Amino acid sequence: MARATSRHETAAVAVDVVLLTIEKGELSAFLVCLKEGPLRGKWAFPGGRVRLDEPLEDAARRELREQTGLADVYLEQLYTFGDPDRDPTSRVVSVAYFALVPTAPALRRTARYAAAAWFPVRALPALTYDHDRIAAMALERLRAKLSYTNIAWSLLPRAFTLGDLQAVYETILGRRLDRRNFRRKLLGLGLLRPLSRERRGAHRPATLYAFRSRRPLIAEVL
Amino acid sequence: MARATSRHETAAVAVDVVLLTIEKGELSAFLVCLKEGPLRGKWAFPGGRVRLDEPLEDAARRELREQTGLADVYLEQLYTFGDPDRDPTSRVVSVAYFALVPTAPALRRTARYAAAAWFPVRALPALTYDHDRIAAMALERLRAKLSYTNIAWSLLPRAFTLGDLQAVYETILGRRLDRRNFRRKLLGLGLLRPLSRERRGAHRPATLYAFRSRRPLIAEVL
DNA sequence: TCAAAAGTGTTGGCATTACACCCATGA
DNA sequence: TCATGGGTGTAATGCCAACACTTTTGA
Repeated sequence: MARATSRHETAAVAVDVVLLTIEKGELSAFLVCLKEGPLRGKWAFPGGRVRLDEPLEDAARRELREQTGLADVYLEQLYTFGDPDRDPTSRVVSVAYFALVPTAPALRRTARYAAAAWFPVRALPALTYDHDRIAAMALERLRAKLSYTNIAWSLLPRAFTLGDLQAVYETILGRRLDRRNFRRKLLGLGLLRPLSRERRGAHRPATLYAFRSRRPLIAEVL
Repeated sequence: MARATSRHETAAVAVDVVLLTIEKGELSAFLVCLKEGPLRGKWAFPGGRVRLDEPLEDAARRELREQTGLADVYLEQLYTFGDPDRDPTSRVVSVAYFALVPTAPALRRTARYAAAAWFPVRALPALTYDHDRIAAMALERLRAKLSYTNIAWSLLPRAFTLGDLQAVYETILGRRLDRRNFRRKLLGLGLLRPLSRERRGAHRPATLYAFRSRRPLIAEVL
């Protein structure tokens, strides 16, 4: 707080964003390759300074928009990292956010970074700063929330099959689930609404579902 | 991160600490009364600027030590609040921590604040800044963690009875628990070690227990 | 006709809940 | 002796995990 009236020099404030999606059956993270400074060429999560009049979450959304073009994402604050030596350049306190989208947006070239790419979280490159810790915490948070909230909704399009939903759970938790139990449980929660359409494809058609609500909810899912 | 090479002006960084304990059967919070500035006379959680070379958690511990003398507390990061107008004086991003102690330390007079006091959380005075939100989040976190971690340990002395432990749960959750079920569950977890001593008092003596480990653990308690 | 995903019920075990009585003590 | 908290067991219920076969489709 600003109760200390004298003007202390304090740390700078930044945000970093862990953007995750499921791509080709793999949970994947969006990384950027630094372009300048002593860490040039290293991979990290995108992030940057918070502007003086900007709320923290706005800063995170702005970073996402600038690097990926995404505007409508699930976003929540993850943790704040502030070790004095986490950034070799200067003291930066970083508020980490974690974001989920149903599909990976196309990569775009931006001025800020040398490159950007999606990596499966099971095979992330070495990360700079303390972004390994951020990555670990994001995964932990996602796995935990998967089982007691409706957060998985953020990883699926508007209409999806129960098979799709189950695949999201299996991918993130890293284990197979029993289809009958899964369907019974999820349908029993009453959070899903069957659509009148079906998905037709290479196999037997599957009924499509949508979420009754896309607001975050607490519900014992598994 | 420090990737933006130009020198942006950014927010200042502070910590605020929600210190909780159970006193006379009431969950209570430690508050200070501001002494200076436009918010003089208002109550808030203690906090202050993070020093330039100081880790965030160290800053929180330092605040606690300065205001209460406490050195050995349970402390965890709660959330980071950074709305541009949360502090009318200047832009301050505050990393909120939440702390638990078994007993309320005696109040001491410090230079920083006009007063300090313990308030039952059911009857907090009006809080300044966005500290109402911080208070709400601290309570939510405590209630949630109570049921899936061993965090209650931090609110009890080294030796305690099962009745004491149950009282902690009942106080924080705000509902009565069945004694037989509670004892069966807790003893079944194997986290407690019966001591050879008993507590003698006004009634039938109760066996004292201690925690096998005082490290944080995840365990489905209730 | 084959491969692959969709869809469907039952059972056993385990955990949780609800519930009532006696005990040991200090006042 | 009384008030107060300590200590104990059982029965009913609900939840979760395990499990196999049939259906529908496009290729």
